[in-house]
Order: sequence, then C-alpha cells, then structure tokens
Amino acid sequence: MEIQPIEPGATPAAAAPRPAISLHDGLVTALRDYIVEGNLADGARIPERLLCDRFGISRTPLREALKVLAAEGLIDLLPNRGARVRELSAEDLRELFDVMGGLEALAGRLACERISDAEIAEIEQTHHEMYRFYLRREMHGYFQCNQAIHRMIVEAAGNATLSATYASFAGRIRRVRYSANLAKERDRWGEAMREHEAILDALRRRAGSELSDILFQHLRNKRKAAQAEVA
Amino acid sequence: MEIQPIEPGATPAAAAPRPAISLHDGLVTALRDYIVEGNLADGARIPERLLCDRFGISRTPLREALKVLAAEGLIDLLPNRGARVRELSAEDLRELFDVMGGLEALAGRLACERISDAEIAEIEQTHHEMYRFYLRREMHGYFQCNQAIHRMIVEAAGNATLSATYASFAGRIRRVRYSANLAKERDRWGEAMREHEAILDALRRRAGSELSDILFQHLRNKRKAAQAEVA
DNA sequence: AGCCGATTTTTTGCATTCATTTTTTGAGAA
DNA sequence: TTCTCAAAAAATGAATGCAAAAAATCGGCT
Repeated sequence: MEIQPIEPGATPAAAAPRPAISLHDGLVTALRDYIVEGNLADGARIPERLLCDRFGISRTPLREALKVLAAEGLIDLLPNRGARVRELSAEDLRELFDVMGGLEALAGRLACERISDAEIAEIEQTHHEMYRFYLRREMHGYFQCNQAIHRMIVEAAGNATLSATYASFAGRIRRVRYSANLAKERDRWGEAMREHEAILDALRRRAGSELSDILFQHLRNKRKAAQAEVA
Repeated sequence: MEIQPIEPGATPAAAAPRPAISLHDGLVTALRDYIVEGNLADGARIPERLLCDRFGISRTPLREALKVLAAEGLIDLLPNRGARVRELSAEDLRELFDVMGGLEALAGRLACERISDAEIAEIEQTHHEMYRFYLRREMHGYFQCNQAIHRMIVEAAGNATLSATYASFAGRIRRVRYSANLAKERDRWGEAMREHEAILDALRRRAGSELSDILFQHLRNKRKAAQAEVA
C-alpha cells in the first residue's frame, strides 16, 4: 500500500478555499490533499482502519470526512463496501473539463467588470514570466505561471463562491491535468501561448463576453490534449 | 427558540432525487429538503438532539449528514456551537446568482453543440405554454414553465456533473428565488418573455456563444429583481 | 434592584462498542 | 487441480458512552 504517514504536527491549517471558522475538520483538508496528491491508487479500496491509523484518529471523525469528500466527488462510497478513490472515466474527464471551462469563462466575464489596472499589471507580469519559461522550454515553471494566471483571473472575479467551486473542481482533475499538461500540452505549447496573449488582450479591453469565449475554448483545447493523452 | 416543530409522523423515507447507488444516506437528501423547504428559520440554531428525535436516528449518522450539508454551503457548522441554517447575505445572493448565471451560460453553450431538433421542439412547446400563462397573468404556471425550460437546457447540455452542480446551487437559492420571482419579477415580466424569445432563437440557430451571453444576462436581470426585492 | 461570577446542566466531539454485511479462508467433492 | 459451499474473520453502519466545551441557572456582590 502506498499510503505514507503524515507529519503529526504538520497539519495544514491550510489556505482553505473558505475556511470559515473551521474546526478540527482540518482533517477533511488533510485527507483531500492526501488523495489529490495521489497517495492512493485509483479505484483502490480504502479501509477505514488504515486511514484511522495514518491520521491517528478514530473512525467517527474519519467517516465524517469521507462523507464530505464523497459529496465533493473525490471518492466513491459504496454501501457496505467502503470507500474507494474515484476513477475518472473519459466521460467524467470530458464533463469536468467543460465545467472548468464554464467556470473560467464566468470568472473572465466577472473579472472584466471589476478588475483594476494594478491587478491586470500583476497578471501581465506573470504572463511575461511565463513567456520566459516558454522560451527556455522550462515546462514546470511555465506550468506554475499558467496556473497562477488562471487563479488570478478567478480571484479577480471577486466571487468567493465561484472561487470555492473552482478550487473544488480543480482538485478533482489535478492529477490528470498535471500529467496531461506535462505530456501532450507540449505539442500545443505555442498555441497555448497565443491563447494566453488573447486572454490578456481581452482582459485589458475589459471585453467580458469575448474573454468568456476565449477562456472556454482555451479549456476545450486543454481538454483535447488531455483526452489525447488518455487515448 | 425559532425552530418550529415538524409533523412527528411525517418522516420522509424520501424518494431521493439522485441517490446514485447511495446507501441509507437518503438522510442527507431528507435533511437537505427539510432545510431547503424552509422548515427551519434562517440562522436558527439546530441542536443535534432535536433532529435526531425528528428523524428517529442516533447522532452519528446525523452528524455525518450535517457535515455534508455544511460542505454544500447550506448550513454553517460552528466549532462546539452546533449547526445553524446559513443566512444568505446580500453579498452571498449576488455571488450565487452570478454563479448560476455562469452555469446556465455554460449549459446553453454545451446544449447548442448537441441538442436535437426534438429537444428544441419540446422546449418550444413549453415556451408557448409559458406564453399562454403570461397572457393570462398566471404567475405560478408561468414560473413552473420557466423553471422547466431552464432545466431542459441544462439537461440538453449532456453533462451530469454540470447538472448536479446546477441542482446544488439551485437548492441554495430556492427560497429566495421563489419569493423574488413572485414579487419583483412581475415588473419585468414582459422583459423576461422577450429574453426567453431570444434564448429560444439562439438555441434554434445553435449559436452557443450568443446563447451563453443571453443566459448570463438573463440571470443578471433576475438577480437585480431579487436584489431590489431584498432592499 | 441590577449586575457579575461560580456552579449546574446541556451540548458537542470523539472513542468505543455492537449488530450486520461482506470478504476471506478452508474443506470437501467433481 | 479446481470448483463450490460453508464457516471464520474482517469491515462497515449505527448506537452508546465519556471527556471537554458551551450555555443556562443560581447565588453573591455593588
């Protein structure tokens, strides 16, 4: 089993999406991260006892956390048969990417309504940084900047509900997204850069509807890359 | 205490809307419906014991259900202070309507890609039915048709993930939406009808991007009506 | 009388326990 | 050997029990 112990003290208070006055359910965050990071094999059965030992808690709070993660769609909870890491079918992937596309499209539209010049400048800066990574063919740095830009747009939308929803879906496809980006994304690197130019351009002009279209299409193209990867 | 009693015998085994291969967590559905229907006052404290008696279960499964509903954003869970029905601030309302707008915009875009003539015909039929209610100033029937049309568009998108997300958010604003529609919507009834004409037109032409804009704006206008209502 | 603080009561959070259900293991027969 | 079926072992779903925290109650003080 690939489960590795976690630092007892290193519990992440975590920049939770919307931590509220959150209680000891840092456990949910810890478990979510644990799964998202890929510490559990896809479709693998997850005995409660095992996780209890890992996290040093009893079954009651663990089960509560599992229910929450199941509601988020991260795991499946089969009656009397335990929890397993949800496997993403090709269909699931298609759906998730499209929903992400819809959320980003929304974020772009809203961002255009209220983004400040300073925020745009910040995004531009990250964009240029990303461009330098692109020129040097440094995939990892490029990817980081890419993520950062998308996150900044979502934040610029000024809608905490959207941010939380976005974060939730982002978590669900993070693993796949990672590998997909690292692999096939390479082939359309130039194309992706051009798309990002267009995104920035539309953002500067505060062309919400246009930006909305571009972002959705951008995610569509990402989806195609990911799908090609799976196949 | 503002919690009002429920019928003692009226325990809902509940035909769960979308239970999946779900287990006895019809409880979550039951509780969610119970809250969405407005049986608990806004911001009211919800003692666990009380709900246990109401639903005839012990605290363990109830707490699991509460955690799930908290994750959905329907209730707040304060550490050591129990659960309370989440109060929707004006800000929350703004956010929720915009997210709904984004989801509908996405649904429209996706629907244009794959909707069949038969499905369009069905929507048209409901639209005409709605128009008749409009002419007769029958608010309730109009409202039902309205909901049905939006639901059909979401379904036509052919994205179960989107449908589930949409349903979740719809639940969160259902109460407010209801009152808002019944009250202020009246003033912009004609406007809403015209918007629906435009929606149908764009759908017929499979103009995804355009439909996306119209639907978002449509929800924006609904939002304004709701906000005016609150103020 | 009104206000503040301590004690009692209730409630929450979690661990433990119990009853079912499932899964595994093992024996016997084809 | 392999298949089938039964018994044992383990895991799940839910109830109960216990310690800690909050709320409520009561007594003392200004």
